[in-house]
Amino acid sequence: MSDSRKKLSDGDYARLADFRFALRRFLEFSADAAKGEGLTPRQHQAMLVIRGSEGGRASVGRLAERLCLKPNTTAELAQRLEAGGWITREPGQADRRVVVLALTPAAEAKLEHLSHVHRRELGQIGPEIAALFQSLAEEEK
Amino acid sequence: MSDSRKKLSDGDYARLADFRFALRRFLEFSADAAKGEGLTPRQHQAMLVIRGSEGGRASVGRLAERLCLKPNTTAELAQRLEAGGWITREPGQADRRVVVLALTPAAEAKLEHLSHVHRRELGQIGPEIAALFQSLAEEEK
DNA sequence: TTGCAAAGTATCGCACTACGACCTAATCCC
DNA sequence: GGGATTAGGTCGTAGTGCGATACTTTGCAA
Repeated sequence: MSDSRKKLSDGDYARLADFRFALRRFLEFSADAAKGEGLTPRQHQAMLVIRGSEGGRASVGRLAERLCLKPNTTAELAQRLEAGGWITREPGQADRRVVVLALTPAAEAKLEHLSHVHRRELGQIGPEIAALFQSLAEEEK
Repeated sequence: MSDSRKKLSDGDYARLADFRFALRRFLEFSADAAKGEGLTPRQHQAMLVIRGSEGGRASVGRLAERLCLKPNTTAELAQRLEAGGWITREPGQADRRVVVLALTPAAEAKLEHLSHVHRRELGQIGPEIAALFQSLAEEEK
């Protein structure tokens, strides 16, 4: 077990750095895939959040939470998605302050393709990154 | 095994979305930790790359590769790090086109603290994220 | 050795995005 | 009903990453 107060070794730093590099490459892959479909990475992530939410719908607030963004940033993101024809925005029927977002058919199709591509990539590199996460987690015991 | 041509289910999207959310939270944690030390997330990542490289030194080019950034972007990042007193920049002795980056003692100290914090966090959430990576990887078989 | 292409960084201008500060409208709740 | 709260939205700004371009050093071949 490693002691948190002990000095970290060169190898410790190298492992941490390798881990971040692996993560970064996955995120780069994801960003490139999104751009290849004419989406910004954030737009793709937003679409996944919406599609993955209850009933395939999400409020701006939920989107903000799940994207780790501030509400105002998310509102603008939602507007750009609507302008691009990727989502619809309608006021909630129960609470009319809320704006409910849902994917258009075009977005559904793009997201499905992107999701397949991502799952394929995860099938390739997932185990490697999982192992890195696991081993770094175990060092800290 | 799942067929790549088969339609993805609501659950598939929910799992993918949860996975990205977990990843995002880790990155948020990391970014907040860096900001708490007066560093931008990129600056912290750059410091880790440098420290984790051979001899605790890295060229601008290597830094760019490992950060998934373009060389010009990285050059500017390096300048900001130098201006902040976090790294030294000196021409390589073998090849004088190269600029070799190394951490200052102040940066070493900050990075050590941040690395401990990160390892502690990875000890908490690492297994969870590792499991998400692993299970998504296994779906695609 | 000279000449020229390639490699490694750096400079400049620009676009995008995330945020803080502020605002509006709807809802809550006493 | 009316103030506090909540959900979103607007506007201006700062930071950062990139493309285009330039400069210096190196490698290489004639």
